[in-house]
Amino acid sequence: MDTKHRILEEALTLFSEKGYSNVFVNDIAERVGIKAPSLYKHYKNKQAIFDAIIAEMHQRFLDQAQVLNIQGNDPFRDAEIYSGFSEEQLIRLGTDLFLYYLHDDYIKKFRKMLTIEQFRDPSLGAAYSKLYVDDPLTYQGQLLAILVSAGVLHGESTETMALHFYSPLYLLLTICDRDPSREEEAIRILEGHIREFNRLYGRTKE
Amino acid sequence: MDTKHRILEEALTLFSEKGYSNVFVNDIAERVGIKAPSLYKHYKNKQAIFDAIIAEMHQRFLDQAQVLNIQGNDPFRDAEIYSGFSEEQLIRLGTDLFLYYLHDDYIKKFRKMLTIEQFRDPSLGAAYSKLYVDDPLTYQGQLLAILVSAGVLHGESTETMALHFYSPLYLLLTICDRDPSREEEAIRILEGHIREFNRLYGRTKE
DNA sequence: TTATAAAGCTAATTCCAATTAGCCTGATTA
DNA sequence: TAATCAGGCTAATTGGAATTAGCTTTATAA
Repeated sequence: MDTKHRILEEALTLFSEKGYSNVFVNDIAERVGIKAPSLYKHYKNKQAIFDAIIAEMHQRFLDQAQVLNIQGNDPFRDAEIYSGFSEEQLIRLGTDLFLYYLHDDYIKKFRKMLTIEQFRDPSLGAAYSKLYVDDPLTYQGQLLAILVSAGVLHGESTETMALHFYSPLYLLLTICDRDPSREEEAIRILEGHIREFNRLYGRTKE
Repeated sequence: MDTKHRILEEALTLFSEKGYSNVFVNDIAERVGIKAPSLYKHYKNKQAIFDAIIAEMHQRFLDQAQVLNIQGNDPFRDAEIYSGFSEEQLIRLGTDLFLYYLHDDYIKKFRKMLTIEQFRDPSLGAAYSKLYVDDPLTYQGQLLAILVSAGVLHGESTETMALHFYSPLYLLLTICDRDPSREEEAIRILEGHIREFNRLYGRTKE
């Protein structure tokens, strides 16, 4: 009964490693433990499997947005938390968040798959930009705006601040996606980044 | 006689849009203006075309490194230039460089192709990291180190400074690769970024 | 000026991967 | 308990894409 979902899982794994067109229906079936023609009892064709993965991601995204009160959805709440934080706590938080996005199996695979497929279809490119660029920048911008108006941080443009905070994270994430053995290095660099960000925009200055 | 090279050009164009396995030998031939079997007079098979593209890029890279005195290869020379620059000149320079990487046909297509293929083969992933992450960061780090020791800029870690300068450029580049219509927006953000970078690490501070 | 090689073409050939046809079994349900 | 359905299987079928065979032409070079 959950074969239908197993198919999505295994397909996502394969798509994230080789890209849609380098994965054969046979490969997916083999991993699920059935024969290729049996797949068609669950999905109309290969493309439908891909589409279902995308649809599921959209659903997860909506679900998450629904549940407020959760990390990354309520800038006011988060800002309140951060404003009392020490630098070490901030680093800890940033690192944990980074590692969460890096390690969570579903998130990681989906990100890699979209990376591969982003130019094939404009809607996938748009999804990529939204998920990994615009949404994070918007959210961090809101967060920073609150922290600035509360006097916790100082900066002229929260848009630029958000870019300064987020883009190193993004860059480091892509490094680790390509080569997980560089994770330790990435964490070290990330620490330096957050420390410096805090110094540049932080409490002590001006 | 230059059919051999035309093939590489057209193949690169197609690979950068759809990825290796979604491009058919037929498509390439058609664009070149010959029939598919004629391609085999020039290259052993489809993979050989791909390999030749990679090899050509390596060659170009080496050639460029050979020719010192050129933008992006001699940090001392570049540092000397930058140290006398006004903020506006700096922005102009950064924007021009950004636009160069964004618009240069060969560079752009190659970058997009590597983006698509980076996970298929570790050597491609390594090439990506080198070209678009490690080399730029190393170079900018050297440049910044010179500017810091000359007292033009102030910062504790040139590694982190390089990350702060470069990663927004990288992020903006990926946005425009996915959606060229966002170029104007990217330039605007880039300006804000450089201005802020200059303010944060620049002459006036401390 | 004849032989040769380079580069093109058409017509196979080969191989594979996606999908369909049609059968079987075991659970569910009227 | 008989009918139905879900979900699996094997054995085709289909279609497409890479590559090969073998012919032709034109330029080059002995």
